[in-house]
Amino acid sequence: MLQNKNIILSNYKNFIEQIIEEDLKKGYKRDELCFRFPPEPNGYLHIGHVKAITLNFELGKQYNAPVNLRFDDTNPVKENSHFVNEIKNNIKWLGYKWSKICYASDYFEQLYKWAHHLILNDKAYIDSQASEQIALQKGTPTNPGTNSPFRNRPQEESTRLFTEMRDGKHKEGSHVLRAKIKMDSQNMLMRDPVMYRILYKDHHRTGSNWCIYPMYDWAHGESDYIEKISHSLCTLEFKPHRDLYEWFLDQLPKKNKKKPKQREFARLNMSYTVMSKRKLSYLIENKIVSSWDDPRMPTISGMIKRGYPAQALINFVKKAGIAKRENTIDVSLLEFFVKEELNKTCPRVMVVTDAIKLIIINYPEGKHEMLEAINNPEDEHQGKREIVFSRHLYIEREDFRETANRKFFRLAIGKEVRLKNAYIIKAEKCIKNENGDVLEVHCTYDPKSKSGSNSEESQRKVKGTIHWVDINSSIDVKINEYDRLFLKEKPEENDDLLKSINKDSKKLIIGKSEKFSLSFTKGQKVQFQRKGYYIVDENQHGIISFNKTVGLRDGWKK
RNA sequence: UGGCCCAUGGUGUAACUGGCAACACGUCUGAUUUUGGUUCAGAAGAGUCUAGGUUCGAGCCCUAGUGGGCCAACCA
Repeated sequence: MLQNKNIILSNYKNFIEQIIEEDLKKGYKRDELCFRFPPEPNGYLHIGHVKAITLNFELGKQYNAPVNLRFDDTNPVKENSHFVNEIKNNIKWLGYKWSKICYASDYFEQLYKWAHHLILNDKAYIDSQASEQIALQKGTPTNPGTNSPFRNRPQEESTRLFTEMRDGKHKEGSHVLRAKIKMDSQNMLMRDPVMYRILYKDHHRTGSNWCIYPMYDWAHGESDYIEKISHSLCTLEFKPHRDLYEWFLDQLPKKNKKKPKQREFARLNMSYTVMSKRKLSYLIENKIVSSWDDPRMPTISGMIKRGYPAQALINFVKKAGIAKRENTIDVSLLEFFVKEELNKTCPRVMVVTDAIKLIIINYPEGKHEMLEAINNPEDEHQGKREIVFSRHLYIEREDFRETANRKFFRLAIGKEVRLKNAYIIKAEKCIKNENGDVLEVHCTYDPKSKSGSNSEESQRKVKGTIHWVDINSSIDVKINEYDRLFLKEKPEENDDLLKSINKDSKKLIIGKSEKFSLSFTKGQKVQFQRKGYYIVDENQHGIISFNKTVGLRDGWKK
């Protein structure tokens, strides 16, 4: 069995693994390790999330530790159960199994009690100012903030107000619960951050039970603590939150539990791609793509429809590695892993995407014969199939030229080429319309050169081999040809996204395919020989449509 | 006028904690090939942002500078 040498990862440890190893040496027990993947169910997962998913779940495998899937659902305004389901399905599709499924909303009651505990300990207070006012008092990174006039509100009063807030006795925006930390901290997040706000909004799980909701910082570390997460991994922009994360943990009633450790790694960026939720939804709103699962989207759902194999995504993010520096990985690396996976597994099929007629003038009219074709030269278990050959065929328009230079290996007048799995032919003449477009090519074939026969002629080498289909037995197939969505390598840099959009990223064409395509069911990934990889998008009532996954490497220098 | 993080071939990640910079993608040769695919063999390409310092020795340590990122949502 050939092992993929790219997957044999060397035994170096990334900096997260090094931290874990270090902790293990310092007394952390292996069975105390626990990880989590904590998405907010407010949108679709994308390739960036695959990095976080793979990081956590592979760590779980490596250390035989549990990995929880936890929905960070503290903002009912944006979240819903549709996203929850989509996220679950995406993770399953990647092949990972979570140990527990959790929701921050499961902890609302506990969080609420702990919040009272903070108030009692003079670590939190109810602020009754407008949000604009609070923002103003925050100061700036270079100027300290100022204390709220409510900062020294008596504990009893804060306790009463907080209880009333929870009981629905106050309007949205009238009060918030704030942590009492330090208004002149260098870290903006430590300037008395908001812990709770009033929101009269139904929650996808708790319904109308609550009208106050905890903020991220107050909920996240505490959720980690409750689930006994040992290492809480997130992306770099959360680095400044670490101080707060630890401060909150320190305020909890003492228990004999270890504090989870937040550590940050760089998010994944990809060339010719945007990743932010805002920009992705912009593409949808402006009808540049059809939806979150449009095959051109970098979402997992999009990539599924595009035909990217799960293993390719995982190999890709593993190879991209875990580090702390800003990066933009070339999409070609992703495409490499996609092609690598597909090459091993896909059956080959001959499909002509831009057809011209080829007439074999010395092949009898009305006759046809069956030829044999290997389904996948990389995997003999996929067997063989039969294809129809006759006098009237289709070939690819770009595979014929009247005259050819030395670099053109394909069909030209007076030149020979092999028809894949069939005979060697020689072009004699072509017929054109008044515009000069080639309508049909007339050629002769060499009957002794038939593929697979043992004659010397069948072994004859010619420079080129082209694909073809028999006109009479061919079927029409719909093909969505996809190209990259952006022309610019770093579309994120341009605020005007529209300017960098590739207007031709999707083209619908009708191709001519051998009958083999009829046997493919939805989701089947195939290679159109000499063209690229495609996935069956639909196959109903004999109407079959494909999405292009990625093209084959093209070594031809024109 | 602030704080924190980062800086290695075109891209991404390494360099066993100081010992003549490696791997993958990409690029370029050549071989094989009934896919200009795959496979195989090989090559070019960085002297590690800059300037100092410590050291027999620095990509790794120290100092300063430069460049980039993040931080002022009742978002996560």
